[in-house]
Order: sequence, then structure tokens, then C-alpha cells
Amino acid sequence: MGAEDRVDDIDAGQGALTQLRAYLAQRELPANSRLPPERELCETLGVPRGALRKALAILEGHGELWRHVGKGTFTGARPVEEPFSVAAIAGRTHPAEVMRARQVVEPEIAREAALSATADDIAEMRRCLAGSRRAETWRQYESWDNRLHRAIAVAAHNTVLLALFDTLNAVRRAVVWGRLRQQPTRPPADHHSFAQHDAVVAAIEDRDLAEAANAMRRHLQTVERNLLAARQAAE
Amino acid sequence: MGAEDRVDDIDAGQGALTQLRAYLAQRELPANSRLPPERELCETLGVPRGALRKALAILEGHGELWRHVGKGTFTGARPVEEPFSVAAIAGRTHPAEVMRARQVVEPEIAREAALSATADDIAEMRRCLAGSRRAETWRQYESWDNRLHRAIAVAAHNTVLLALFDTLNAVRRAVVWGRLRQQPTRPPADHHSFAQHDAVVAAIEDRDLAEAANAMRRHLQTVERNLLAARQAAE
DNA sequence: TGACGAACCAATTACAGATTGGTTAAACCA
DNA sequence: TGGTTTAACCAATCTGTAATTGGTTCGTCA
Repeated sequence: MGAEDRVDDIDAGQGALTQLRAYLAQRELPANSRLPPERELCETLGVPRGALRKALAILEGHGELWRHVGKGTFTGARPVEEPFSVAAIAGRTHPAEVMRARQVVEPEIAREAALSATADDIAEMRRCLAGSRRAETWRQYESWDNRLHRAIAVAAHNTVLLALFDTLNAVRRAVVWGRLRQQPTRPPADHHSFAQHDAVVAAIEDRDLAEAANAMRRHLQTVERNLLAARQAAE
Repeated sequence: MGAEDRVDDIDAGQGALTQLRAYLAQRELPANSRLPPERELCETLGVPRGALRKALAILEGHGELWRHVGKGTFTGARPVEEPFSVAAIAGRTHPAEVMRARQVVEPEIAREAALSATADDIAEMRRCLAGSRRAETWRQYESWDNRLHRAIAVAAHNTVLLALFDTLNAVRRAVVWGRLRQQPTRPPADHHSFAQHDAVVAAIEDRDLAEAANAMRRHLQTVERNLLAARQAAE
């Protein structure tokens, strides 16, 4: 009996690897499926744990599976890690960078919206334009402003772009958090954004891709200028 | 004694709100601090829970505090929610959308890189170009390709843009996961991407903003075409 | 010396119980 | 009758304990 246990002594070094390969080949496991814990598997294969671990390490180095303490061993490639928490981004940036990122991304989203917007999308934009003009406080105005910019991102009809926009927006809100307008005054009737918003929506409705992007770019440049002016005025 | 409990009967409607306001004003709580659970607080203030809830709802509507089941009631504005997990995005999209999003975002990032790249940034890009030409497998080639595109995003010198790029990249990898090239063949010497990558980096080095964006756009259009062709060939 | 086995470590999961905001319905009072 | 209060219940969340799991160390033995 004791001799039987040792019958595959000769391939103790590489034997575990071939046994493991055979085990995996036989099961034909789909990607990302979990295989038994080391202690169980080494008993199933009849190999010592150390040898099994070496074999697993080889397959892991080869990218055929991945392991994690407390989780287990899984087939396929290691899943993507996510260091993209909004708070983490917000902690490493500053308002000027966020503003610049908006100027890079949002005009192109507006261009895409001009290509893909439906009548419903444009109706929502018009609702936001009207709402922002009716706003009686800056807080209400900013709410409508946010809703308009997001409506444009929605109109691009691209899940990924919308997710990127939402991320950017969340970062923006986290970064400029403390700087919320406190004045109870309402936006003046000739507030610069009204006409600029109108121009963006009109270009989208006209399917004028270049003008949609340019109008959005002009708008965001004005917003940036006003932001800097407000900061200087506060000092 | 019974009469004492009812001494503030007269303002039962708005009384809870004023009592709550007084409670908050007295404590002078810092932002984002948790206040006692409803059941405890209503006993402290001597008001019924329903009235306290109305008062809390008013303050919540006013943006002075926020609540969540199982968590509690907190002062300040509600923290940003994060529905931006890469897996969640990947689950709601498809390769065509991801490719489109790349065409919208990456050319503008290249434009920004042309404006902000340092000599070190460009040296890294050249390393990637050389590496991709040396690649002996498609896996190695794609690794260099990824590194080049990320080097361009880094060269934009904008934390937020880089985070957006990384997010987009993670989504891309999650979406096209199964479609990894299996051929052990190496990329041909006249692979279309070599010249196109060269053009992008050259434009960045020349500080030619428009050409950097255009070259990147042409490159991604070719990538998309090849992706579709590969798919048709596989059918 | 080198492999084996056991014990131990730290990260993670699983699960039960308590907590908490939200809801509903019956009891109660005016 | 109409509104308020109370109690019970619901679902989401937190907390803390026990079990699981990959990784490590150390003594044993051939």
C-alpha cells in the first residue's frame, strides 16, 4: 500500500504540472470559473501541496489562471483592477485640470450628439433651456445647467461616452465642492450662458457637427474665464 | 406632569422643525457627521417620530442633510454616488460603442499631448514604437500598442484625462476580452499601425495639434475597419 | 540537501444578528 | 370624520464572528 502511494515518484518534479494540466483539460472549464482549493485539489490529484503550488505558479505565470488569498484559484486572465474611484481622482487633481478636461471631452460629445440626437433628446434639451431661464436661484440654475449638459451626453447615444461624462461630472462636483454659489440672487436675464446654450442646442438640431463642437468649446471657455474672474474677485 | 409633556402642543406641526433646528444649531456639527437615529432623536426632542421625519424631510429637501436606509442621517450634502465600475459599463455596452468612444476621445487627447508633451514623454513614445516593431508575437505587439496609447495620454499632463483614458481602456479590454488574437504569428513588417503610430508621434513632436488629432483619428478608423474585417473573416 | 507535512498568517467570504430609514395599518383623539 | 400617533413590519446596511483560502514558516525525515 505504501508503495502504491509512491508509484509516480519518478515525475515528482513535473508530475504535478502534467496531472494538473490533465485535470484542467478533462473538465474543460469555462473562463473565470473557480477550481477547488489547493488543499482539496492536491488530495484529489494525489500530489503534495508544495508540488501542486509550484504547478499552479507556473500556470499563473503563463496567464492561464490567477489566484488571490481568500478568494481562490480561477481560470482565465486576472480581472482588471479598478483604481478609478471618483474620490481618488478628485484627490489628485485641481479645478483647472477638470475645466481643461471638460474642454477636451465635451465639445466632441456635442459633435457626436449632433450626429445621433433624436427628437426626444432635443426636446429634453429645450426643456432644460427653458428651465434655466425660469430659475430663481443660482442653485436651480446650476441644476438645469447640469441637466442640459447631461442631456447632450445622453443624446450621443453611446453608453461608454455617457459613463465617461458622468465620471468627469462627478469629479468636477467633488473638486469644486466648497465653491458653491451662495448668493441668493438669481442669474441675470442676459447671463452669457443662455445664448451659448441656445447655440449648442441649435447646432445639434441642425446636425451641424462642427458648429456643435465649436459652440460647446466657446461656452466652456467662457465658463472657465468666469470661474477665474470669480476667484480673483473673491480675493 | 402629564400637562408638562404637552406644553409645546401648540406648535406640533412646525414645532418639530424648530426643535430640530435648535438641536442642530446647538451642537454645531461639522459637515458629514452622523446624527442619532430617528427613534432616539425623536425621544430626545420629545416629538413623535412622524413629525420628526417631516422635519428631517424638509431639511433633506433643503440640502442641509441626507439620509440612507441602514446608514443613518448625516449633515451636509449627499456624497457622489459611483455607478462607474468598469464591469458595470462593460456589461451595458458592446465593441462598436467602445470603438466609437475611442474615436471621440483619443484624438483630442493626442491634440492635448501635442500641446503639453515633454521630451521625456516623446522618448517614451519612441521606445514604444521601437518595441512594437521588435515584437515577435501579437501579444507582445498589443502590449507595446497599449503602452504607446497610454504614453500619449500621460503626455497630455492632465490627471482627469488620464483617468478617463484608463477607464475607457479598462472597458475596452473587458469588452473585447474573448477576442484575443491567438495566432502565434508575428505582426507583418508592413502592418498598417506602424506608419500610423509614427505619424501620431511625429505630429506630437512637431507640436502640430490638428495633425496629431487627425493622425490619431485616421489610425483608430483603420483599427475599426480591421476589427470588422477580422470579424467577418472569422464567420 | 531537499521534499514533505503540519501549523500558522492574512485576506476574503459567508452568515447571522442588530441597526436604521421608510412604509403601512390600526388605534386614538378631537 | 379627519388627522395624528403609535406600533409593527420591510428592506438596505452595518457589525462581528466563524469559516475558507492562498501564502509562509518551521520542524521532520529520508
